Amino acid sequence: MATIQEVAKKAGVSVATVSRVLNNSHTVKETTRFKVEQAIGALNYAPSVLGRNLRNSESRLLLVLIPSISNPFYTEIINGIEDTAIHEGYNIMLCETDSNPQREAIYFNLVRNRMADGIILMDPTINRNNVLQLAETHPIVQCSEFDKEGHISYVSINNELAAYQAVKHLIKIGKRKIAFINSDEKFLYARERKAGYEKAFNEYDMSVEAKWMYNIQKLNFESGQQAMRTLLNQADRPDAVFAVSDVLAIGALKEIHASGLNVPNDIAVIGFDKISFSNMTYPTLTTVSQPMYRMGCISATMIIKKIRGEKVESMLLEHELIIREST
Amino acid sequence: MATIQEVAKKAGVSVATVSRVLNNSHTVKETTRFKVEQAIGALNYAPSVLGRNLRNSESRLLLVLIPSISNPFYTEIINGIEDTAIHEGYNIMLCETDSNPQREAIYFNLVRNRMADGIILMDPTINRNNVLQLAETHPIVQCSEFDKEGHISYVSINNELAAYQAVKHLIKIGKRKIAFINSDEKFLYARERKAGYEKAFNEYDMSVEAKWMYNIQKLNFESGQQAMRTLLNQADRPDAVFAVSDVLAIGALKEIHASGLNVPNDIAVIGFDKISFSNMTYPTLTTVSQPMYRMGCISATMIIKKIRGEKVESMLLEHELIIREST
DNA sequence: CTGAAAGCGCTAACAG
DNA sequence: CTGTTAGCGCTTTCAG
Repeated sequence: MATIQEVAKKAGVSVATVSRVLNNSHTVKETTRFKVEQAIGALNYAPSVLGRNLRNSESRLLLVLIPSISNPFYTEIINGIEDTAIHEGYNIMLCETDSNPQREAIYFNLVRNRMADGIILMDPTINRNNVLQLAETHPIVQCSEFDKEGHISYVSINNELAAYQAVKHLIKIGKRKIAFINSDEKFLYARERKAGYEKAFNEYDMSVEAKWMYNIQKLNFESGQQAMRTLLNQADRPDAVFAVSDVLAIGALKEIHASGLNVPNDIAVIGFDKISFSNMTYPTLTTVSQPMYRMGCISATMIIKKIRGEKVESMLLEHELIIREST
Repeated sequence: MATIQEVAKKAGVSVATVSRVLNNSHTVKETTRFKVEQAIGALNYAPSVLGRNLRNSESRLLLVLIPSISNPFYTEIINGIEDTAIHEGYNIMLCETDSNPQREAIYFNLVRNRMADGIILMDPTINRNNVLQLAETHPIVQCSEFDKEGHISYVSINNELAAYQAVKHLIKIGKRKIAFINSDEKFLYARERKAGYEKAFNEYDMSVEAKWMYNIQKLNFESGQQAMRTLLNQADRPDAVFAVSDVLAIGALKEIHASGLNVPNDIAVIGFDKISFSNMTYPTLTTVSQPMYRMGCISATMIIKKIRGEKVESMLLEHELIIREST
């Protein structure tokens, strides 16, 4: 591997000049630039970003922390982040926390160690204090999940309103016994969507029944199936289900089907996220769409601004109820 | 941000000693180590990986190049890569090529620029020559897709055999008019699975018909639907479909359903990959399982060995036919 | 327009 | 067991 020294020697100029060519400074004579470019080509030289990073004390790397890469909800966001990052000359380091505090601690150190210039965080439930403390000294933005009390910038949607509208839709099509498959309520979105669910109930003078609430542990298809199984085994069966994630709703759909009941006549189902699978189920799934890709773009833009020391504003984006066959 | 100098001064030792403590060298007196650790704590010091990287000329970053993050097949592999990488003290930079040569060029430079120590490549179809040339001087391994003629290490499965077994299974349950939804044949797996398909046909003296072959452009649900629509519109309708990806098979399933036909009686469907969603479709999808997670682990181990200068052997792992309701 | 030289933060010989 | 010192490869003043 050639170094800038060798290029300089070969071109018969100083390293400073080579550096200027590399960073296309406009103060280089055309003939000199040409000589340098010849030397670079001849030596097949590529500048070491290691030296540059140390000198500039930056890594041009964005740390993206997600709970799980298997959830299509996040992959769409990542697409947005990556496109924006590349465009701004950054690359992303994608890391899965699995909601594991130890892993998160390792990743947080990456920014303290200057391996990453900033963090886009999608799972701030672990070590709330660590996050707040890190945010004092390092650029962090939150995407989707965020800390309401903290002062860390975020981009998300109005979860309470979205859930309220979803449940209201179920009520309007004549359902009254609406079950709720929720995530662990350590997640903000879980608490907010629950609030939306309750708000709709209150509005129609319906009482929220504990027997129709189910909290899952792990966000995957099997949890949705398991939840639905429990719900179906009750004497007083629900006539609709609102799940906080399409992944759960799809599991529920499968289970209802397996038990010989009809969707939406016996039980209507509504999910959340509008992942691409949700249009491939039988029947197709009614859901709430979030602008995932845009959330990704915006969070990338925000973190880059923060890294540059600019001020940024938190944002709540629009969601949309997508009515399909399951309701 | 404190530097190693400040820690040394505060602890009343030299930077060398601080460095020794940092890298837990055993040649430091206990009392000295204690002093240093006190200073580190007091200054809230975290070593800059920038300086270390330059000094050691390594980045401890693995570049992972995938065609698309939206395909669950890859996300499982990534899980394996990440777990192994972390365990070995590496982090991963995940980048989506979208089979775009320009993007790939950018990413390849990341390793030439020493931003990454090695590459795990899952999409070697673009710029075959560039890949081979880069492999001359930099650590690369191929995962899933690989270049048969090249001499770059890889981990994959026996695609021809797997496809042969899948098609044979369809023949055994009485199907004869077996359609084939394939990817672009620039992909090795597409060519190999086609060979397996043809081999099964030959063995049963069935003739391979052009009208039952369909090549998709983009690997997503819609392509599967589109392919199936075309296949169904023919006078002589197939009685089975083999799709090279679960994503395509699921799209096909949906389309068959929409046209009022029954799976598997009218048309049997078989996919490939055993993504978790394949068990949530109606009916559940027969498929070929690949050890995705293990492929990820192995490719990470391989690339790290290569980075260390050790020799590595290419591997073909076992696959398995998973028979479910769709056949 | 170009060169000399300092220094980013760290590790590892080498000497003591 | 510890300190001194020389760089790793680059960018950026400051002079000229």
